[in-house]
Amino acid sequence: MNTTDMEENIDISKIFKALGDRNRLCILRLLNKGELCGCQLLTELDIGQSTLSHHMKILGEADLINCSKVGKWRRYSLNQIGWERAKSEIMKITKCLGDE
Amino acid sequence: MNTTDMEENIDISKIFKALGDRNRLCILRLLNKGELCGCQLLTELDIGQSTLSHHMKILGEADLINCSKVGKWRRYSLNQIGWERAKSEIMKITKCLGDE
DNA sequence: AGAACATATTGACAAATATCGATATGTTCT
DNA sequence: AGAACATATCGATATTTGTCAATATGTTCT
Repeated sequence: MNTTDMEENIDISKIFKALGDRNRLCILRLLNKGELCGCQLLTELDIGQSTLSHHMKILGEADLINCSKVGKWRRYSLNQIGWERAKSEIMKITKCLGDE
Repeated sequence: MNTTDMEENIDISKIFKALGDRNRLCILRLLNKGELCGCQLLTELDIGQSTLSHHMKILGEADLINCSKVGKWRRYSLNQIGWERAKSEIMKITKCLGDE
């Protein structure tokens, strides 16, 4: 099983779990405006550096963010994969609701 | 502040938290096919009755399901409100992603 | 090499969560 | 009234989660 297949298998509940935290939602809203590194995110949030790192790991494992190394920084950005899966799951479950 | 206003104020992370559990997602998928009462849900899930009741409470507080009393049963169904809020939040955050 | 900075990891801890069994509440039927 | 059933609540418990401080790793600059 290759990496792509593994990513497909991430449990959908893991994605929603990642979305179910105020600070992480805040991080995602900030990243929506553009790429940011951890130290920039830290100035906007009221959490410690190790806590931020922990949240970024959870968001990354849910495929909600990308991370690229640039010098001593890590640049974080939104990653479409997790969002598409979250959206499609919501659409699937609510398909009947919208049909009235 | 009236009941409707209160419902508006439910934190969005509460909705995603409610979605972030395998059993609850399973319940929601079952309800997608149509209204069901607790005892019917119980036959499809591998959890006890009190646990189910707990999950239904969480889903209800997130406005993801409706509940109507019919005799000794409670009929559960999907409720559009929470889903719309979840969808719109996801859309908001991913708006830039889809623009390429 | 060493200072300064960005980020990750570790260990600890309190709070939240999922679960269960037992019990309570409420409904229907006899 | 009492039996049978559906659901909710309570109390206990194990697991997960969010957070921090301390430390480790890795990068850049002097």
